This record gives sequence, structure tokens and C-alpha cells, in this order.
Amino acid sequence: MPEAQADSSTEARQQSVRAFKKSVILDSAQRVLERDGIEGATVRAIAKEAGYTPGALYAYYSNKDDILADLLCRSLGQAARAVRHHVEAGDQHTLHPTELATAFGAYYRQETGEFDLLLTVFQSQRALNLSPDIARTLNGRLIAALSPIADALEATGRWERQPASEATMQAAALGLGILVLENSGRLSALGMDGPSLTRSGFATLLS
Amino acid sequence: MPEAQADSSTEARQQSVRAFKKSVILDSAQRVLERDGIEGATVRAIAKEAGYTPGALYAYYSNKDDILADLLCRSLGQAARAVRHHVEAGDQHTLHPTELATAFGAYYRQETGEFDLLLTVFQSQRALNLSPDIARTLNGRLIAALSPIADALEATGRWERQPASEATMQAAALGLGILVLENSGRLSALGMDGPSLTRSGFATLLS
Amino acid sequence: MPEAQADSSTEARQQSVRAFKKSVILDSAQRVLERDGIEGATVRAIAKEAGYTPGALYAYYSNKDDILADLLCRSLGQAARAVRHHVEAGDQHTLHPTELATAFGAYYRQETGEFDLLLTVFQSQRALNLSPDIARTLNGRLIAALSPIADALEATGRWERQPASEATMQAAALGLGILVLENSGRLSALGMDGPSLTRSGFATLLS
Amino acid sequence: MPEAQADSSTEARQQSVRAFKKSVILDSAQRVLERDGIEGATVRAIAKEAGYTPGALYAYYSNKDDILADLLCRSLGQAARAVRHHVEAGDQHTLHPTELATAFGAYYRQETGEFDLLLTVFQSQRALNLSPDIARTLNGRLIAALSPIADALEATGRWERQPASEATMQAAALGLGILVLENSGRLSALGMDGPSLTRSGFATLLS
DNA sequence: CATGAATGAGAGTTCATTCAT
DNA sequence: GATGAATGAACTCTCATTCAT
Repeated sequence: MPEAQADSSTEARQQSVRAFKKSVILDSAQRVLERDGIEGATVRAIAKEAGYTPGALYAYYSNKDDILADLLCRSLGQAARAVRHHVEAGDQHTLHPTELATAFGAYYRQETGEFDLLLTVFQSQRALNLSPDIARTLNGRLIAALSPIADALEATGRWERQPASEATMQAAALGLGILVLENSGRLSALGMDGPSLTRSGFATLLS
Repeated sequence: MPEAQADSSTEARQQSVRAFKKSVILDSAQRVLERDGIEGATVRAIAKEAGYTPGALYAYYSNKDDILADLLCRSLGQAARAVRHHVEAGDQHTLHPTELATAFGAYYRQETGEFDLLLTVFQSQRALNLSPDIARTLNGRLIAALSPIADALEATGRWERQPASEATMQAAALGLGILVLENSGRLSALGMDGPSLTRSGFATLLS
Repeated sequence: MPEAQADSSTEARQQSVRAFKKSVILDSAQRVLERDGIEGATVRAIAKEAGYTPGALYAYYSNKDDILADLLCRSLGQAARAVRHHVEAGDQHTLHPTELATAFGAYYRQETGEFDLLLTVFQSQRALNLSPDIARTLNGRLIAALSPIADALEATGRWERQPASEATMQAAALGLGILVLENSGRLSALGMDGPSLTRSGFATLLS
Repeated sequence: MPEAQADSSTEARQQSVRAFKKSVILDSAQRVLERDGIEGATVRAIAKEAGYTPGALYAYYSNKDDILADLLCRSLGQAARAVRHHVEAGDQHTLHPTELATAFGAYYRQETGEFDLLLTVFQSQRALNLSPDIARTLNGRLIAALSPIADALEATGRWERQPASEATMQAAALGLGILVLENSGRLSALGMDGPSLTRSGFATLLS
């Protein structure tokens, strides 16, 4: 029945086209974020960057917050992938936590716009207005982003007794804190840099 | 020359009145921030809370950002004082870094509005529009806030060879990261809490 | 000439298909109107309810206003039919005006969405943007809707000298006014209800 | 204590200035309504007509709906006053209901914009977003508008047994219905006019 | 015939800021 | 110093409508 097949393939193609266009919007949002910061990331600006009129975006996202949350989702995914590349490039299948944190840091040190976004979403009071499935995806991504760290910590064979998640969160907190300090310009003002502080910090934490 | 004296004392009184009124404004800003979050902290709201009309604030601050930055300055000072109280309450004059971080954390864990503010100011791209002397004060306060940590680390007698500031920043980053995670709700979602993670994290970091 | 016949029958079939689809659209519009009120009756909503995309409606109606006007036409026709059923259900062929008005009222009391529509169309300034033939039909329907009332009034044999239409309009105005008051909630706020006010009002008007 | 007096008189003057400016806004709203109909009565248009920028109106009204509701309040008050003038101009202190209805009709026949507004507010589903005190005032005005009718009916001495309010509502409904028909252009299309239909209708209703 | 994508205009509303008084 | 009034620009979001496919 070629028709049924045609139908389903048509549907699939349309879905993928739609997904592609959403990614175009996210690309634009990312560029705007990088260029103008979170305060400049208006619906108008994102639409203009994407070659759209503002109203057009609402065919793909029901909210401004939805756009930003989806961008954060993608960002977390990309960061995770960047880390994975690092892992696979090495000679072992799991990396030392230090290098993991370094890889994570390297990603967000470069994509400062996305890091601002992450911090914004992390601000408690913000009360984002997310559509349910985006909220779900976002939560999943946040947890997934931590899993390589957990894996690496387990692989060092030193945390079997302690609940892995606690060591994981310690590492995550340290890495995140360094990024925040660096991102705020406080680190360079004191003559330090993020990567080396990461190295020394994790060395201490894991010693 | 009684006139000159009168003038200078008048001037001094006026200065102190002015300083007092600024502090009233900051009090209001703080209350608004706590109640309505960073998005609700509009000039209107702050003025209303202080019993002023919006325009009046511009006699004391040239900017909305100036108000917030000054509030952050004061907040850092208060946090430092809270830590100092902890120190003095103890039997030694310097505290173990773990307890220091715990004290810092306790302050910002309670004043979530001010912590949101801190994160906002820390967002690099934000391009705050600060008047020069407030920017200077802010930088000084940030460094000062770290000094008790540095003192404590030195007092443990373990970091004399290593530049003290590096260990300090490691500790600061860990504490800050934990606060960010906690403030975002990510910590409690994983069944952890800030204080205990602080304790265990610093135990590891300093072991 | 079978071809001509085929053509004309094809044309007729197409016409009837078209008419049917228009009625499907009107059904949807009616449902949306009832559910979401006149403000919620957007082209999008009507199309969605009908299983169409918005653009599709423009193959059948050149305007949003055209859709609503056509719905009002149909509504008036349905109201008239409801009244006729009442007439035929009775033992006489013409009903007492009071019962007629009651029947009319019963219809629009139930279909509040359509009554809102009627009032909206009746707002003079609205400057509806109707296509000519729909405007014509609408006018005809409005007059036709009044005819049973005129018939009934003549049948009472009391208005032969007076131009029938004047008595008709008095009755129409009274009935309409009662519906407006009821629809606005002003009637129930005063402890009255539409049907009984209709009865007493017409009793007085015709006494 | 002249100061206290000055204070209270200052306050009073400010209050009256504020009230005056609100009335200026209502004037503009009324003019826009008359000129462009209810659909053209946007906040922007009203502000422009008043020589304001849109935002300025929000210092006086918290809502667009609040502006329109307040306009309706004033309109009902003006209509009532117009009727009272009619009463006082006559040789008796209470008028025959027919003349009352005529006077009411005369007012809204002229101020078609305000009548559109009244009908809009009367549309059940509209779900106006009114601030509480305006909603209260509006309800009071609607009831007050009916009181002269009730007075007049009682004065005819014919409705002592029947609850006065029922006769009042009959009269109100008849008058309102006539206005709606006239306002919609349906009356003139049938060669009738509002005033004469009012006369004949009330003659019949009260005979 | 119907779709999906997009437009463009405009809606209500908010806010930091200014300034004459 | 403080007010009250006002600005002007920007915001998010909605809608009727068009049109290539």
C-alpha cells in the first residue's frame, strides 16, 4: 500500500521539517543571546535574526520562555556531547572526573550566552512559564548532564561505599561555582583562570 | 570661624542624613526583592515600599542598576558580618573553613532574594550600567567577602606554600556552586540538602 | 445530450457538497460560540473545531464576518422553525402572540451564544464587512423571523385597523428587550425570570 | 492651624484635579466611541484623543475595561439626569411612563456610541475585567437608572397590587427593545421610527 | 480543495526615566 | 528633596488574512 507509506513518510518529513525549523529558531536565539545577552533576547530580536516576523515563532513555540527553555535543553545536550567526544578521544572509555569537569567547563566557557541562560533558569524566583513537556525534557536533561560525572566518579573506584550522587554533586557544585566566578569576571580580576582552578580544585577534591 | 564650622558640620549632618535615606531605600529594595523576586523589583515597587514616588529615588541613585548594585554591596557586607559573628561566637578567633562556608551559606540560603541579585549581577553579559564609584565599591566588597575564607585557610596551616588565594577560590567556588544548585531547586529534587552537602564537600576538599 | 446532463448534475452535486461543507463550518462556529463566547470565536478556533486549517474557510466564506452573519441567518431560521413546531403542535394553526414570544424566547434563552451573536450584529457601529448576498439574506431572514408574530397578531383580530407591523414591532421589541435584560443577568439579579416576565408583559400589552 | 487646612484643601484640590482628568479621559473615550464604534475604541485611540500617550491612562485606570465601565457609569448618570430635566420641565413632578421612556430613548438615540457600549457590557459572555469598586458603582447605576420608571409607574396609581418592579421591567424591556431595533437600523428599514413606536407601544402597554 | 507557513498590523500593558512645580 | 504627571519605547502575544504548494 504505497499510499499509506506515502502518508506516513509525508508525516515524518513534515515532522522533521518542523524540527529543523525549530532548530533554526534556536540557532537564532543562541546568536542573539551571545550578542546581546539575556536582556536583549526578545522575541522580536530572535524572530528578526531568524528572518521571521515575531508572530511566526508562535507557530513553533507557545511562549518566549518555551523558546529559552528549549534552547537550554539543547545546550545541555550539546555540552554532554562535547564531553562525550572528549571521552571517546581519550584512550580510556571513562575519563577522570577532573578532565570531565574541564571539558564541561570548556564548553560553557565558550558559550557564555548559554551559560547566562542556564543561570537565569536557575534563579529560583523566576517562575518560568513552561509548557509541560518542555519542563519535563528540561528536567531530564539536567539529570542526564550529570550522569557522565557520576560514571567517572564510580570508575575511579573510590566512591563505592558513599552514595555516588553525593560525590557527583560535590564535583558538579565545584565546577559550576568556578564557572560562575569566571563568568562574572571575578576570576580574571584576581589573576586566575578557570581551567587551572578546575584542575587544582579537582585535584584537591579527589585526593 | 564659626561659619566654616557650622558649614562643615551642616555638611556632615546632611551627608549622614543622605546616607540614612539611602539605607532606607535599600531596605525597601531588599524587602521587595524578597517578596517579589528580581523580576518584581521595579523602581516603582521599591519607591512605593519606601514611601516615595519613583522620581525621588533618582536624587539618591542615578540608576536602577545603581540601587541594586549598592544593595548587593550591603548584602555582601552583611554576609561578612554574619560570618564574623560566627567566628567570634566560637572559642577560637579563626574558624575552620567548613564552618565558614556553612555560615556564608546559611546567610544566603535565608536571603534568597539577595542571592538572586548576586547571580544576576554575576551574569556577564548583563552590561550593568553602574556609576564608577559603585562599581569600585562592589569590587572591593567581593574581595573583602572572601577574606575570612582566606584567613581560615591560612590558619589551618596547610596552605602556606600554595598561594592562599587559589585554595580560597576553590572553597568559594564549591560553596557558591552548592548555593546555586540549592537555590535552583535541583538539590532538593535529588534528595539532598545544602548544609550537609557543604559539610561533606568541604570535608573532602580539605582532607 | 448526456454530457450536458452530466455536467449539470455534477454541478448540482458539487453545489450541494459545498452547501453541506458550509453547514459543517457553521456547526463548528456555533459550538465555539456557545463554548467560548463571541470573543473566543476566532477564525482559528472555528476552523480547528471543524477539522480545518484557517485558510480553508476562505474557500467558503470571504470573511470572518460573513461566517458569523451566515450563522445568524441560520440561527434565525432555526428559531423560526422552533416557533413553527410550537404552532403545529398546538390545536390551532396560529398561536397567541404570547406563546409565540415565549417560544422565540425559549430558543434564544437556550442558545445564548447565538443571542450574543445577534446582539453583536445589531450593534450599529460595528460596520460589518459583509458580502452583498449574505447581507441580503440576513435582512430577509430578519423580516421573516417576524412574520409569525405578525400572523399571530392579525389572527387575534384586534389589529385590523392599525398597521399590523406596528403591533408586530411592539411585540418584537418587548420580547427582545426581555431577552437582553435576561441575558445580561440583570433580570435574575432582581429576582425575576424571563418566561414569567414575558407572560405578564404580553398579557399587559395585548389586554 | 492653617497648615492642616492647607493640607486638607490641597488634598481635596488634588482629588478634584484627578477627577477632572479622569473626566477628560472619559470625554475622549466617548468621542472615540461615537466616531469609530466599540471596535475602534482602543487604549491608543482614547489616549491620543485625550492628548496622552497610552501609558498615561494607566495612572488613572488600571484597565481598558475599567475605562469603558466608568464611561458607562457616567452615561447612565447622564441619561438619568436628562430624564430628570424632562420631569422638572413639565408641570407635574412625575411624568407619565411614556414620556419617561421617550426621554430615555431620546438620550440613547443620540448617543449611539454609548448605547453600543451598554449593549456590549450587557453581553453575558464578555467577562469584563473590572476593578471591584467600578463594578459596584456600575451595578448601582443600572438600578438607579430604572428608579424614575418605577416612580412614574407607581404615580399612575394603577400598579399598587402588582409588584411595581414587574411593571417597571416590562416598561424597561419594551423601551430597551425598541432602542436595540432602532439602533440596528431594522426599524427605519421598515418605515418606522423609534419615538413613535415608543409612544404607541407604551400607550398599548399602559392602556 | 486544503494545507502550512507566514505576514503585518495592532492589541493591552509595563517600565525606567524625566521634569516642571 | 520630593511629587505627580507624563513620556516613549519596548514588551509579549493574538488575529484575520494571504498564498505557494
